[in-house]
Amino acid sequence: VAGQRSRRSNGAVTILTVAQRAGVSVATVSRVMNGIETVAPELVVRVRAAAAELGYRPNAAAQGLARGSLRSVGVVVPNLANPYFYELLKVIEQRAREDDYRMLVADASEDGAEEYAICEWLCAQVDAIVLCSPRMTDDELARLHTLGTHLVITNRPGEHVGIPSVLVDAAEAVEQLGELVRGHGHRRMHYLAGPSQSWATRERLRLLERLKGISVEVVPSGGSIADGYAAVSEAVVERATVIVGFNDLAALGAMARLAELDVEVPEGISVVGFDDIPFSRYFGPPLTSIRNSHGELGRIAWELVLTQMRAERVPDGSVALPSTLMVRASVGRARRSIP
Amino acid sequence: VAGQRSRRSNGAVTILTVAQRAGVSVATVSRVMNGIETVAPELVVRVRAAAAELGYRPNAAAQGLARGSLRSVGVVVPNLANPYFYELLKVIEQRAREDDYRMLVADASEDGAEEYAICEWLCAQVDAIVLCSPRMTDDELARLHTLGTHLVITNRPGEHVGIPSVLVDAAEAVEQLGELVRGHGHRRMHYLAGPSQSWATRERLRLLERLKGISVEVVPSGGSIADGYAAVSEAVVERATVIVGFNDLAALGAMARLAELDVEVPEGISVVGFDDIPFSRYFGPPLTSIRNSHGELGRIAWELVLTQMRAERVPDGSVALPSTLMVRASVGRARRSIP
DNA sequence: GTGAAAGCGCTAACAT
DNA sequence: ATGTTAGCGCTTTCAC
Repeated sequence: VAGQRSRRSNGAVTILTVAQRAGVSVATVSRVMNGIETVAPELVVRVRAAAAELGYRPNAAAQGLARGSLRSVGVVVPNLANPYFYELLKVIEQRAREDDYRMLVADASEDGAEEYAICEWLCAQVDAIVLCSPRMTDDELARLHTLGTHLVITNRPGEHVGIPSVLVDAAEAVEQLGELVRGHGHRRMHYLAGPSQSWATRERLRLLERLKGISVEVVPSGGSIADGYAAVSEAVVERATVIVGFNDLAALGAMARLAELDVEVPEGISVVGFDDIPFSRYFGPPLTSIRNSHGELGRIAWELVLTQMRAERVPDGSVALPSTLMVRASVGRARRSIP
Repeated sequence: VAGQRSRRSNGAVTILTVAQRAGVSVATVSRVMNGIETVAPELVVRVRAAAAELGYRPNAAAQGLARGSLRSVGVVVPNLANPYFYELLKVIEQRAREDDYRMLVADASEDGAEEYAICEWLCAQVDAIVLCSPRMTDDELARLHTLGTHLVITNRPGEHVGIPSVLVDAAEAVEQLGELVRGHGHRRMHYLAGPSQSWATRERLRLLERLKGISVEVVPSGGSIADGYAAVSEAVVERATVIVGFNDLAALGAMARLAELDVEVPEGISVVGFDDIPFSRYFGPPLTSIRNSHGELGRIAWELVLTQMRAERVPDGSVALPSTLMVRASVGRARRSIP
């Protein structure tokens, strides 16, 4: 078997090089590299030695083509600059790598249409896509589903479009929050609404509105510190007794703004967030927040990916993770009487 | 040209399917898909139509094998859970995607050896690797370099091992910081040192130690909020007049701890950070910090990657980005006399 | 247990 | 301008 020159062939070490060096066929090298047992121990040793000497690394594209899979997951997030997703990404990457998958990350810039376009681009090159808090429409979600890639959604239900999802059930924690603030004499909440396409912002509002004896006023805001900061207008300061941020970032921004306006928290106004990001407990005052484990979210998302790829079937329904109310100093007794 | 069945062939739409549907050869389809001009306009239309009807998406593995490149960059970070890297990741991903490259992300868990292992694994599947604040040794860096992958380093010099790098030159900003704190009557700094393998932690210490008329005491700490929080012992509170965190996270943690100990900032102790992450200006009090643009870092990193891949040569030396001292309320007059 | 060889889907040289 | 075809490096069937 003579080595053949070709136009593109650079000096790369291929499976053939290894085979020649070890004095075996490429098939044997392939078997050894893939841990197939039916190879004579002596040959295994020879092949391993040859591969090591030559510094052989299998070519991912060639493997991908031959095997029909590049062994990779795409993870699409609305905004990479949002700390919200870090733990999720971290866990998915770790788990994926343990299973010998690579993680491709893409940032959709909070834009549903771009998000869809990215997924369409991605789905030909990965085995599955994890859609984190997708902003695209249900229609687009469904359309994506027909493209055939394995899909998993986080932070948004997907049953109705046939996509497995993992999300957080904040119902109980919100109930507790209701009791807490009611007990402190609050009768009204100001909710800093997040990105409009976000399912979580609507879901959280829905839960808050279910609270007996408490009315909710919606203040358009967003999911960043700057958004929370900007949302706290004088009108809000005038009327609010509790401000509930769409997420911790918004709540923290609101607190920063309140400090600037010399409104004390919680003496003047109480503040609450969602997510309980690590920052929140270090703030002054520490933020009361509804915690949910993004690590757990990531773990389950990867499991759903695996199940789907292995079983060739879609795991049913959505997984709901519990959340807990973390009570901290940012909530206190209502200062004013109810108008 | 009859479609041929094979063992693995699933119902996938390949370039051949498109060619048959459009009544042309695969070469023509390939030309159209790759935007090669020498195709008759009419055929272009037919091919595009056929591809659209069939929902054809080129197979990334096959393209990668045929072209000799999967068009992807690996980005390796010490810890994905650290907000520090997100703007960097965001920019690299955006730029890379514009140039039709995918971004693979891997997390080295602050472990130099694992970092090296990841890079070795990665380098067979990507065109280049961006090493963010690498923790591995210079030896490992050099060894990696011999593996032949294109490499770019951020936040650590690489000239001496032949790897282009982009880093932040904080010298001037630190000088300004020296003047600022000296002007406030401080004569000593407590430096919360970051991860020991981090180049930045040593570099920042070096710059601080050059300051005339100011002595530096090193307090082992780390790069997270919790690290900064934990580093502020009673002994530190006793002696310190200014605390300089390795980064903003550590500084913020220190401030949180000080608040808990009823030490006012800056009246009791002044606090300074590095990086100026978005959070810092919203803290109470807003943190004085040395800003450097991670977006810019990412932009240059990607440029270095491109230069290297296009020119088949290593761009020379390291690029140093300027940084600015952002003076905020966390720094004030020294409370105590100098012992 | 081992090897020869047929693809995997695409690109690009070469021929027309 | 378009088609034919030889690879790219690997996996896997099939025959020995």
